[in-house]
Amino acid sequence: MLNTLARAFQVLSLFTPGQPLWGASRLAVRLGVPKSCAHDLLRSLWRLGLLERRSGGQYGLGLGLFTLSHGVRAAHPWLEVSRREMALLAVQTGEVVHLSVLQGGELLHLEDAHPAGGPTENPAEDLGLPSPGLDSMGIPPQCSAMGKVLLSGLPWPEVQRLIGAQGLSGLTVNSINTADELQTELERIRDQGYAYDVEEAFPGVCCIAAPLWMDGQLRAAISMSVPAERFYAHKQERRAQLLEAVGRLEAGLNVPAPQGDA
Amino acid sequence: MLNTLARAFQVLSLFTPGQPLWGASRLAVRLGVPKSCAHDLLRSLWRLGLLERRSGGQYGLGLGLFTLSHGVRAAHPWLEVSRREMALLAVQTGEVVHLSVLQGGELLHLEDAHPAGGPTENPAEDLGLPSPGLDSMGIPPQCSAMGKVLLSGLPWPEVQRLIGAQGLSGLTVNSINTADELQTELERIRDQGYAYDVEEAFPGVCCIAAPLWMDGQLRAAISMSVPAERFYAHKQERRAQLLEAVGRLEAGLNVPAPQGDA
DNA sequence: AAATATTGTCCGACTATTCCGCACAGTGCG
DNA sequence: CGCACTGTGCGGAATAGTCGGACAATATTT
Repeated sequence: MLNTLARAFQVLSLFTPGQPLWGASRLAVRLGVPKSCAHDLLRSLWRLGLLERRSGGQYGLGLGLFTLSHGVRAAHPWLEVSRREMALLAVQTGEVVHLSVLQGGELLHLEDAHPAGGPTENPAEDLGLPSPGLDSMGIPPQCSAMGKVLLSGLPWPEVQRLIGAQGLSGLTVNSINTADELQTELERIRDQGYAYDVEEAFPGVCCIAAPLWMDGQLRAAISMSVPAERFYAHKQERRAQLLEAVGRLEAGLNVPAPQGDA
Repeated sequence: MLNTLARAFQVLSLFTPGQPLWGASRLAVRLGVPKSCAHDLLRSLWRLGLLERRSGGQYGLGLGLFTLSHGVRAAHPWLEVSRREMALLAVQTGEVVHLSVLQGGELLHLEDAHPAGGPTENPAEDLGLPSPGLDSMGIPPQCSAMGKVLLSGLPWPEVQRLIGAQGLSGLTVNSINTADELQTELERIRDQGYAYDVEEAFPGVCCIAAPLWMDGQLRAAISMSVPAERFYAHKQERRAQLLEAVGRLEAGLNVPAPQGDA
């Protein structure tokens, strides 16, 4: 394992909306390395175009990452298709829609769609979410509808290994706290093809999530975040809308050649 | 300069739409390093989530990059605003719209908007562009309207340094080939606030580009790619539409607080 | 189907790389 | 005006990464 790479990746991950600027000194104490070592990291990332220099020797995220990120989009065309279907669903229902995958036992947030479609107003605040800017990192998979759907695609021993490593630490009183509960829940989700999150991660926030099957594999999940009161009133309707959208999406994705006419 | 980082970045850049899978052997000969060294690189990038393993020990770009790329979007909110204005412009005119910045003397492509809005049909092929997938890397800045606009924001000595390093190698008979020509052209662009590319990069393709000023600095450029015949017929109209859109965009960007009412 | 020529993967020793301590320079603050 | 805090650059020392080889698994050929 290349140590420098891991360090550099960690550095880039530190640039969050809440902490968008980093200098050598702060980075050094955060990483627990000498000041000049942190400086080397920053300087190298800057010369690669991944960071840019702001005034006063502070560094912020640069645009260079987009070169790579465009490559990722090209390698995963289904993301673009999903994004459009998600936008439609968000507008149709007026709810926030997310798409995530499971990576190394962690939820990795990839796309989102907002009903108004504007990042000017912050829809996350309406729901009272704590970290509006970045991904839903840190939320245990078993506490979200999204995570439960994704876990349901894994064999149970694998799930055990994951929760064994991180433990089952519930966020609210509704969270799942025992392995048995989780196993039952995952089986039910596998059978019915969707999952609920009834204020299990955040009070007042409910979610409905459905798996996205591609090439016979559960590779991603799409969820709708619904404020509790609206959830209890329109549960079935929202679920039907979500499942219909995901169905359309899967139909479009698993047909490889849409260009051939009749 | 951290060598490992540069190497890893180079590796990631090799994953293009034309060559989306890499194995240890091919990577080794491409990089000129031993096989096992290339393997280490691939494996480390995989464990970071930046690559994912396909069947047969082949590696492809992974989703992990999106974690970082979302951070970049959050650090540069103007990208999101630009994207929307570009989408409007693309639909209004029926042309392909691009946004780029200059990074280390190279054109760095950031956003694009297509009139139909679909990646299913490939708009680049309609224009006969050679590299449909990725960015416009490799095109010398002085051969594109975009590049000329961005160069016009630099002091002339700086431009000289850049073309001195890379030389003036024209792509078509219309390309600018001498430094004097370029200097005159850049001054004109600076004055009039837009640039044309009359089949200077690719035969049959013309562009109109305008600078995007932020905080008193020329930081990006937006261009419209127009097929030659349509360009010659609707030059002024397209230019006006582009400039109007950019004007709206700048107005929206340089007003920091649009939420305050009267 | 057998054999071959690829490939991906792993291990251990060397050496060049990066890490680290220190000293310098620039800036904001008391 | 001085201080304390930043970012920055240099050289020595040790760790990290490179390198060559051997093994295993797959694909290709005969």
